[in-house]
Amino acid sequence: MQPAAKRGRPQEADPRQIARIALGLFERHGFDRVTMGEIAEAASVSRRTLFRLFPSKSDLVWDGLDAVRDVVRQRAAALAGAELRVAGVLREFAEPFLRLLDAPEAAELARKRLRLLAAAPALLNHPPLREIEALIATTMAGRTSSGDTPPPLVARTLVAATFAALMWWAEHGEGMSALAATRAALGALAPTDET
Amino acid sequence: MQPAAKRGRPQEADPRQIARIALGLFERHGFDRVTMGEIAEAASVSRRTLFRLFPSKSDLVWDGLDAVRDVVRQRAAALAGAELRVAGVLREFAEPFLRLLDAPEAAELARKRLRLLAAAPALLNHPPLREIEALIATTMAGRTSSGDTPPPLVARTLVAATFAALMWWAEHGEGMSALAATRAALGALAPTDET
DNA sequence: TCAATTATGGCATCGAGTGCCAAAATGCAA
DNA sequence: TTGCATTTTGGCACTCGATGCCATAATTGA
Repeated sequence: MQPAAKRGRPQEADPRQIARIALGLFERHGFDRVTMGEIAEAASVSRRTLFRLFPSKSDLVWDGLDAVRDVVRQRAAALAGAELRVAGVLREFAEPFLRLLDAPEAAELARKRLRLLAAAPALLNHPPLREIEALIATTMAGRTSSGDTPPPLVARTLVAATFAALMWWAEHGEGMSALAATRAALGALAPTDET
Repeated sequence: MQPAAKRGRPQEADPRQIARIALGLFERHGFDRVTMGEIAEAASVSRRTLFRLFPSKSDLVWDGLDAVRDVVRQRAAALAGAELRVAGVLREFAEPFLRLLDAPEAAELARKRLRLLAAAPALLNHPPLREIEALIATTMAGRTSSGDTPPPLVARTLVAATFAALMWWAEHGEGMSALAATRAALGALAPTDET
């Protein structure tokens, strides 16, 4: 497959570069105190182009999540017929992602992003994140192995709890791994029946 | 204690009334499609006054959460010396609140609000909610009964998971009670150790 | 050279949220 | 009654995120 000679005007702006610049500014001055205009200027693009590449300020932080979502899509397709309990879903979806976070090269960048999330929780309102939820729910929907608890309910709660744990980890979990923090937090939630 | 003859100009605007009107508009047309200007006009106050009474659009939905926060404060103070596990925290804080939701009179209003939350997740970025988290964390902080899992981590995850479950319940949990949905969801999360 | 295509940037506009300030409506003191 | 302090109200202007429209630039293909 050749480079496939694109038709119109070639793209001059580099989205990854822009996102890196923005993340740097966010870290230095705080998410709220950096305006889209400043980012545009720092990245040498027009404000309008910046908004075309990143439809919302949040997208600058979530850059790369689309790739994660695609991995989740593939996994969901591959697991279409498998027998899974909730623990299995966590293992199949979340844990590989978490292990990725714990990789030495990626950990620092992940921490940066998650710290930003913790500081500006509005960032959680993000469509791709919702799609990941939906994919997990769909994967669980076929089977009743999780008892009579509706799979979409579990999926939604699972994603929310996982991200909450991750955000805490990014801010305060210096000593532990992302995976350990998440497992510990989820494990502690179960309401042992003492009425 | 007499009505205590207030000093300045008496307040003309009725916050509760305004919140009711706003909630009605949100339900009919959707949270995003109702502007603060429209709410102000419908409630016969100026836009500026509306923003003074409800500093953000979200506050119109969360109206009344301050009361819940105060109850949580009292409970936290009362439990200052008690021995509690996570299950106990859920019981002491969340369940009374959930039972309140399941009361026939309140259930419909609660559903309305939670449905709005689900439709506009940005609403979760709300300081009183964060304070409730902090109170639960503080209450748990003194004791090591929850193992070596840091209490703030559990508190944060617990609140996030509870609200996620509640929002699902508001949208799709027609048949069940809020309490049952939350208990089921949290119970399903525990990663049973099969690596 | 000309048309189709795609990226860019400028401009206007909307809506949330904030700061500033003048006017209105009260209680209280002189 | 007059004047003062106090509190609410509302108008105005402004910032910032986000969107729509349109002209222009840069490329490929005919």
